[in-house]
Amino acid sequence: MKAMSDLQVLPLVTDGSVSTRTAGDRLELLTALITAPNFDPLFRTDVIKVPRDHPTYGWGCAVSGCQRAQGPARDFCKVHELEWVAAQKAGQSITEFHMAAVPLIPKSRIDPPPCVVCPDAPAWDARQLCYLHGSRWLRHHADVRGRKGMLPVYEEWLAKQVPFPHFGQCKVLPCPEQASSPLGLCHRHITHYERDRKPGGARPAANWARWIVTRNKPVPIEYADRSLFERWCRETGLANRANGQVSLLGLRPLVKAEIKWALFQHGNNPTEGMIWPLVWVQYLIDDCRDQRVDSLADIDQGNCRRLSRLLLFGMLNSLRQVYFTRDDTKEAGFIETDHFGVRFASCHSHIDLTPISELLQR
DNA sequence: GGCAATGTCACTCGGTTCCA
DNA sequence: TGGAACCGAGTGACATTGCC
Repeated sequence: MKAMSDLQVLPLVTDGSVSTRTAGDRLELLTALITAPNFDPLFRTDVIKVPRDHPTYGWGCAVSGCQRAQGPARDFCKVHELEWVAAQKAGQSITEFHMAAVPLIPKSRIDPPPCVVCPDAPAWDARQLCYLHGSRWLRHHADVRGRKGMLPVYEEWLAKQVPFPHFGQCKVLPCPEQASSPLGLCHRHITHYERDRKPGGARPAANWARWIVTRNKPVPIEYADRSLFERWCRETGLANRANGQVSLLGLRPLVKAEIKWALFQHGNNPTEGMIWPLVWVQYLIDDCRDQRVDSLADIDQGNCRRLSRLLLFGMLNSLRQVYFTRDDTKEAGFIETDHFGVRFASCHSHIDLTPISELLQR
């Protein structure tokens, strides 16, 4: 039996000798299916937020009460995964392991509450402060300790703080997070921007925090090369993926609809013997965005991650059932058993007939 | 000059990615 | 799926800058 990655992916686009639904038709068709009442609204939005205990796409650690995310295609978070491996070697059963495992709190916030000072900004640290107020507190703490040799009182400091204005959505194309600074980047992308040595040299005006408080004006941003900064925002990927969130932002309409449909189909009928971890789904989306494809059928598989190719195979299968009518499949030389309401055990829904001679097919 | 805020670097450990 | 390497979040420290 061939490995999944070696399987020939049947084409969605034929050589033109067989009539199939055109690209325009395909978008109309998928849009109609996605807006239909029986389509799960969870998959309609461009930023899909999956509950951690979703039956197909669940992403929470299997240890009861553990708030961390499971590793892709794993049952547990990294810490519990290592503990389970050790427990297995020690001869422990899975039930004993579950009883003994201590639930953990994630180090990075998965679904942060609002900052206690800024109602529009997500909290960033354990004190429930946004990125800017969290940084301010840490520096204030260090300053007071360094100068006076004593620890500052948090409540006194908090009482003096004023909320910062809303900075809008992060400017990085696929990022759905709220911006954490006047630069227009979320705190993770601020770190990425600094790591990439600040392409375009974008920086808020000096002492911008005072500028906001005292002059109540928008903060001017200075650029060494604005177009370079904007290009960095377009080409940079997501910063954090294991949070049950899938971002389709920045994709072209047809491929976006195709992925929504495939996710819905797989959620309803997770056959094909495959799991689709959300992290891998996001990889495929990132590859589609990087290659600027109109459709999943246009992807250059040679330039995809291996895990993207695994999912691509499954997604193309579910789309083929929509794109090809019974007559189309006959002409193209394959059968979609789902067209007839039949699924053979341990088989995919398509059966390639091209190796069979024309005489036998008749 | 004192104080508050900013810029940047370093360290630890949990999270992410990829290979076999 | 196991394992390892790498990355990044969170935190702290220190020097510098700017306002009053």
